[in-house]
Amino acid sequence: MSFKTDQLRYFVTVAEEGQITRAAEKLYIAQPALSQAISQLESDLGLQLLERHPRGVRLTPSGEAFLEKARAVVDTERDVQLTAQSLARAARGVIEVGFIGPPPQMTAPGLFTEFAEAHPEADVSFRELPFPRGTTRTWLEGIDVAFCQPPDLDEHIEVHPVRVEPRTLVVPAEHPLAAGGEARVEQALGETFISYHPSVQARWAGFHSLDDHRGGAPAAVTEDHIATSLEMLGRLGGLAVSGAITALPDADAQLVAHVLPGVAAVPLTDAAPATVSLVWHAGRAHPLVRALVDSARRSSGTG
Amino acid sequence: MSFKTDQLRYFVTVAEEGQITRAAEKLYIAQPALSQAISQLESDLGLQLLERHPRGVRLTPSGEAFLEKARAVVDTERDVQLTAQSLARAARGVIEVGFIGPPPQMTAPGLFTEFAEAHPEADVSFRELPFPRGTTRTWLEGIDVAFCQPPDLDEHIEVHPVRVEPRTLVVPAEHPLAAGGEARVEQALGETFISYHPSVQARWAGFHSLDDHRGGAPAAVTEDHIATSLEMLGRLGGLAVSGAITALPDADAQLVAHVLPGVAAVPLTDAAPATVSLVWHAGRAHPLVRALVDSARRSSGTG
DNA sequence: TGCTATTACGCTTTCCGTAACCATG
DNA sequence: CATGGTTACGGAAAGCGTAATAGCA
Repeated sequence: MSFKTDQLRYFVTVAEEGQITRAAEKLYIAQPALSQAISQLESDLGLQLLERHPRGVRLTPSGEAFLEKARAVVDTERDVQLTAQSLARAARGVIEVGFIGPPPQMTAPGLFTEFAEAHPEADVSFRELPFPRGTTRTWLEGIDVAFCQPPDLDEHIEVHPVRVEPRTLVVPAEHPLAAGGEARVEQALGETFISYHPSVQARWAGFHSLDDHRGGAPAAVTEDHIATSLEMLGRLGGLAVSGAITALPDADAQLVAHVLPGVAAVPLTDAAPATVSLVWHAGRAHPLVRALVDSARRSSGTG
Repeated sequence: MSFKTDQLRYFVTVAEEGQITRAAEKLYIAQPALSQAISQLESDLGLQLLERHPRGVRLTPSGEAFLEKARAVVDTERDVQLTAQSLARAARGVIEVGFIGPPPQMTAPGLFTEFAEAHPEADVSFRELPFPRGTTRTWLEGIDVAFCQPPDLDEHIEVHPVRVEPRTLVVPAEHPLAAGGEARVEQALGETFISYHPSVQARWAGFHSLDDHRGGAPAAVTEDHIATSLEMLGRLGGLAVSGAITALPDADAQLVAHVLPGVAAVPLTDAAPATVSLVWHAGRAHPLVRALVDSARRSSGTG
């Protein structure tokens, strides 16, 4: 009557990989087990889903139609899974706060100490996030709320701005741009920028190379594949060597300039500012997230 | 990692019943098995979903939040299930046509013979449906397309009108209304109408007691609990005894008057007409349904 | 004592891994 | 003969039923 535990997930993976062997590896089960599971599914349904070919499998038309629905189930199931984990954390008083760049306690101590005092029972756990990639929902899996420059705002993703601050260039100390102490966008557009791993969301990455100020024309970029803050920090350490630069939210840039020798932070006077924000998935009912957002709302209201 | 086969379905049922024992009966499993399945789920999730009380169980706040998502999974899973069955029928060339009232071959022979000739490979199976109840989607489970006066048009339910015909009263032959051969709505509004089982969709039932012509005022009705066409036919056989009447699509009414002695069909000249239609669930990709609808579209275009 | 939930235990089926086999370019 | 899918079989675990146990009106 019902589907067996993993049948649908297995089928979706096979359909995506176009090959049972590769799907089995991805699913961490033996290939014959998967082959059998799919056959089982087909016979349960009385419906052929795959054509077997010597180089792999292909979906039948029925298989295509079925795949769409199966994927919906897998997705909703994943959603329950994550919601449950979030609820379980909430029940234990745990909240997972993801961040990009310096730990939020350093750049926004007020918010988090205030929150900790208001909720002494809460156990706040900070977790470094890679730069946003894939869908934001996927990127946030396992995280209750992220503290960062906003990623793509897919459906169900909500944002609350915590602080607005200049976008600031990080440049070698000897760089001409460092001379004035501040700079205009126009002066920076011709520079070469540190680039990101291709999987990083384009909009988010573009913020750091001022793409929103160059009207579609691409920035000159290096051939890096940077995907995390620490990788970026390491890259910035060798800034003088490459001559490439990047833009960061001001607090992050100042911190970098303070920590790394030979690196200067140069605020852009006329760039759209950075809006460091809380980002979370509505529809996961974690009360502490609500509370943290309220905290932020109050302090931005007050100061 | 994943949910076990029936955990979510079990949980939803328990939540709805508020009691493990009753839920177990509804699910056709032993009560301890269900108790254990729920405990298992809770421990898998690390999350308490239920408060146990001596008279049953109640959802915790987490349980409430979880229930909502769990229900979504169960619903999507049901949808795959039904889609798969529909696809399996399609693969075997079978199409399940539901109907209310006389079999469609009697009242719409043209449509179905034409369709059968155009698709000799198709194996059309006619199935009597109870009057529409619950959501139309649920009512249509296992049916590819229904032939009837349209039920509630929930999301994803599509309709194609096949023929428009007068709404016709079925009355005892000696009834004053039978005298003129036809009648106006006003003359019938004061009559007592045969009533339906309370689970029957109100709008659909109301069509038969002219509720759409009495502006919210309820009709005088009998205390029947009629839920199928055959029950209705039986009831109409005793029409003279009770004095109650009903309205049907003209073809149905004429057939009844022809078959049952002492019963007359009296078309209403000024009632909104009956629109006998094909009704199906979009998103179940059954090619023969498309074909049948196209058939109907062509014949209504031609004649 | 009546109602409902849990624990104990054993049987059956499912699931999956290993090994061996089959088919095609 | 390399690649990928299927069949065969055995062991571990899941799922469910029966019987016995526990807690509250």
